[in-house]
Amino acid sequence: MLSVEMYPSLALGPQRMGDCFYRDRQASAHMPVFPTACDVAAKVLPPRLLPPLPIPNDTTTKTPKTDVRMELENASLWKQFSSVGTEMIITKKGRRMFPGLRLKLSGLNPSLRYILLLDIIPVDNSRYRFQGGGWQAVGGAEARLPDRVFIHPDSPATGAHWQSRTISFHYAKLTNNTLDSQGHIILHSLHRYQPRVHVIEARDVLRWGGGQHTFVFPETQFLTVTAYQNNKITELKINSNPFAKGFRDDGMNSKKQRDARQKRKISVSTDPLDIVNCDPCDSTELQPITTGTDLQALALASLPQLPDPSCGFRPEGDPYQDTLVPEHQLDLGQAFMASQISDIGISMVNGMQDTGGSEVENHMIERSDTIGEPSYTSTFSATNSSSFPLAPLPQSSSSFPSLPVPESSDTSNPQPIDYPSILSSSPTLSSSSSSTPSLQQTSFTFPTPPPSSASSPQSLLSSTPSVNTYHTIAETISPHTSTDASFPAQPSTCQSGLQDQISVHSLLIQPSHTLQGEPITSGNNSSIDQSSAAFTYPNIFPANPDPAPVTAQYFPNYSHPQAPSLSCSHGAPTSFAFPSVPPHMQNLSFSNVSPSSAHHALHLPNLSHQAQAASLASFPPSSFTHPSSSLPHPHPTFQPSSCLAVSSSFQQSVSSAPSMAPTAHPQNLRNASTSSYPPVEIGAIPQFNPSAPYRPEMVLHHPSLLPQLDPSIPSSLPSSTPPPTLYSAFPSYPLRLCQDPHSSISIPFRHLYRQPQHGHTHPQGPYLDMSSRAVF
DNA sequence: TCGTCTGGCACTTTTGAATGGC
DNA sequence: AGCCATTCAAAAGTGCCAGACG
Repeated sequence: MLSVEMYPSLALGPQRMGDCFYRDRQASAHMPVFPTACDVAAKVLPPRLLPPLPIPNDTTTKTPKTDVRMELENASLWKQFSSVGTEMIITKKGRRMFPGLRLKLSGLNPSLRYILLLDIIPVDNSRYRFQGGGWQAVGGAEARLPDRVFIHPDSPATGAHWQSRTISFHYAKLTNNTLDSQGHIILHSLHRYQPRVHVIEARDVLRWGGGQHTFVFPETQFLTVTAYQNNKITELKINSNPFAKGFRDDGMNSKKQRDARQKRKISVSTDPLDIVNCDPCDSTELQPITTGTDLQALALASLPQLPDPSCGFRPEGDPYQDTLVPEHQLDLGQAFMASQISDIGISMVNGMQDTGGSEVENHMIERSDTIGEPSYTSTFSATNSSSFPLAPLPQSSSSFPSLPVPESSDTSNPQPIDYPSILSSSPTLSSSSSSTPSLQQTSFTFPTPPPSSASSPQSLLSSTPSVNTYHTIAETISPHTSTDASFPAQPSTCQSGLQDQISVHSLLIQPSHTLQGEPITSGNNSSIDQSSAAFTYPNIFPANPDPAPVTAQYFPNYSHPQAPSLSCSHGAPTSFAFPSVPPHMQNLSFSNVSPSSAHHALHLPNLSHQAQAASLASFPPSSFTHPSSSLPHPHPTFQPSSCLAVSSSFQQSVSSAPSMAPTAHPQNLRNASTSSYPPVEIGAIPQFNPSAPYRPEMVLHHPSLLPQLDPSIPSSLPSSTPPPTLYSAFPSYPLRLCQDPHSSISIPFRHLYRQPQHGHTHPQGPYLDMSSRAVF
């Protein structure tokens, strides 16, 4: 239904420029190329697209009222892994994530269409090594890899569609192949990453506008590995992932069986004709026999399996003898299978019409998936469960903002968990969005959560340490973010994640839902603690001319030194420099901007960084040894289960900024008004020196640069609310889209993303250049 | 020598085509 | 002819492991 032809007038947004830019940068690894061909091409854009950006003079401009909330359904499973130190295998061909991101969305306009994106960004600029039973940062991170974004196959779909079912990104694959052409997310091994989920209001895939929300779940941070380092993680994976069922204790590929086979193998090598000791389950063991005579091999191959106590094979181990097969294992598998059955193939057309008619059915399936309960009890303690060591603060070589994103629900914990919400600095993001556990249950039954008004929000700040809280950062960031050309090579004193100001507008508490494919204890109350709201990143820069830097709200128990909550002073309304964007874009900045101020512009609130910092702050304290922290002040540990929520509207944050400290610090992520942490001057921290050549990727969101939305279609944004003038792109982590190979989207839609179909081959994957006219 | 990565292996699950019954 | 359920095989997803690589 959707086709390129439908959008002949598509205008290339500024964000895409940045995306295009990355290719060139990637080619040079550490040496960012600037300006890039894309930038040059941007210069030739029709002048009509680049009218002077009006200076926002309305300091009271409100960001779109949005209470979009996202819950991580399988949060409990994620927490189990994170408590140990989540490791994700990456392979050349691509490896799925496990646990996967299973999300529930609410607060969307049912009639509007949205695009859901998943990207994974580095948490820090460190490389890790598993030593002494823990992960330790052992050096600097490698050059940043191509930024790729995984588009949910249902995208675009109506808000009703997204809210009517569990959203899963299990099709997304991770790879360490820098030349991957399959569109997988490229990551470095032995690095720490944080997934993010973006919800973008879009008229269609080529018309993005309105609000954007980015959600980060700190517990979904993970370390990439090519082989599991921590045996506990392996054990968790085997017991949680149905595909690894064979490696369970009762599986045919279990350690015992393998050891027995290995033992027999040795025995066979000694006596190749020892047929008695041959494990009938291991065809490889026939190999030595085949060396004897072909007749022997054929005869053996046709023989029925024989129990052989000496080789570990047991008749009871025969899967066909169901009476001896443990049932709990089956539960897990069934649960996962059910989850896999979940709706994936929603066509765009259906998405338009989908009103969630099958909500009940979907939830039934979802719940069925969660029947299987992992034998592991979540150890994700609220106070000190983080298994990831804190990376040393970025020194100078590179700045990687850290942002977390996870999903999972845990029913293992029968105790109801409150989901306090961070007090929103923005009036539009009041704490009312939080919901009580009872509401969570209700939302579980009905995919579309009831109005949040019924919920009883709990202040995150006031929450007790034991309370699992997730902060939601509402965000209107434009998906078309510019890339940071200088990112890999530029030493940055203003770390992307650290320097950016973070404004936590609200902590949205969401009821948890049972997860698909995730082990869940059961029941209604299980859902309570399973879901978690995500951090949302405000992408709108305040129209408020107040030059005072916005202070990021404190995140409780934030303990990550590198989690840069340092806010760079941003004269949001006044002037911004965009080194990474084409010159004309840079000129779009506002009055009062001087060449010298460009640097400060670089330190303008980087929402992505903010979110990253927030996510880090909320990540459970590391139980692993970690290099000395460079933070000048020790920080109380952040509640492991809590999730930071950052208002999507930067303007909102700005409006509330007056109450905030003038400078931002990782500690300042929490609401300054309630925070017990004194604001820290950025300048006091050498690593966060604003003078660093960090180049922001903030993207101007000028109306002329954005496709016009059909006014006839209701928007989630208040009609009276002017569109955000600025989108705080993810400075160092621009969105880069790639199509899910299993996408259910119609061919024309896929055509927009899949490079093979598009005819543009590129070693870096399915990126569309400007000539493709694709916004992504 | 050590740490890391790769490809193949065995096992399991998922997926879709083929088949048959109503 | 259309729909549904079942069966089956191929594809894909797992962790493990030996060997290769730097």
